[in-house]
Amino acid sequence: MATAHDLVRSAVWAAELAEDEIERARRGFTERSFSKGSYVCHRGDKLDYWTGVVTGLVKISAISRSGKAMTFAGAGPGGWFGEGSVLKDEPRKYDLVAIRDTRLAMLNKSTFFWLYENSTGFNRFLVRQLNERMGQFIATIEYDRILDPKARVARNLSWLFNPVLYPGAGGHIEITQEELGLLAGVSRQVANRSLQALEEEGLLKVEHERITVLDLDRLSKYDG
DNA sequence: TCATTAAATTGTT
DNA sequence: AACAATTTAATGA
Repeated sequence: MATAHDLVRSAVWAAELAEDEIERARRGFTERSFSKGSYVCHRGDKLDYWTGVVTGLVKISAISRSGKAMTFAGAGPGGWFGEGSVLKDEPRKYDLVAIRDTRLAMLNKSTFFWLYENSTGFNRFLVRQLNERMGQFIATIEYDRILDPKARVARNLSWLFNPVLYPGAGGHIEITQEELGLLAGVSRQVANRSLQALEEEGLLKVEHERITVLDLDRLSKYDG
């Protein structure tokens, strides 16, 4: 079974770190499990950990001013998040929900800051990650106005294939239509229909418990 | 290796 | 939400 220990070795950000830095990071981790449907953290909570997904799937969402729930990102195995809240020492601005049974590797604040102060490799990773998130956030601004459920499903899917934020995925991802529905904020039925329509348009291929993306570029820009 | 069964996922109404 | 069909995983011959 995969552990936080394994995760650190294979983590993208560890590739540029020196051995002693990796060892230091490893000691700063604790591992926690969350069952399907449970909250990792509510909006407004103080959570002083930088977090990586060992196994499972996490939804990162917030409630817009109009009261609509909207998802900013999904994180699967190999995905990392929370650097913003730890760096700025503020409460979380988003809800974190485990969409399936999930195990998380959580790095304590002091170790995170030690890496931040001492490791250029870690900083290179942070810059890349923040930059990538910025790009996704820009795309999300208009997302609030998009009502077409097909487009919501398409964009949420494309996020999961972001090679920087979600390095675990190659050309395909293991996700059920129910889970994708939870991510996109649509019912399972609608997720099902949307996927079939998107398959018709040649953007992806639907298989059992798995989705293969054929045209990530068009998927990420999909607007109906 | 193959058949049977239970559980999960998907397709449809 | 309910139901049928399909796929997977587990079990044992």
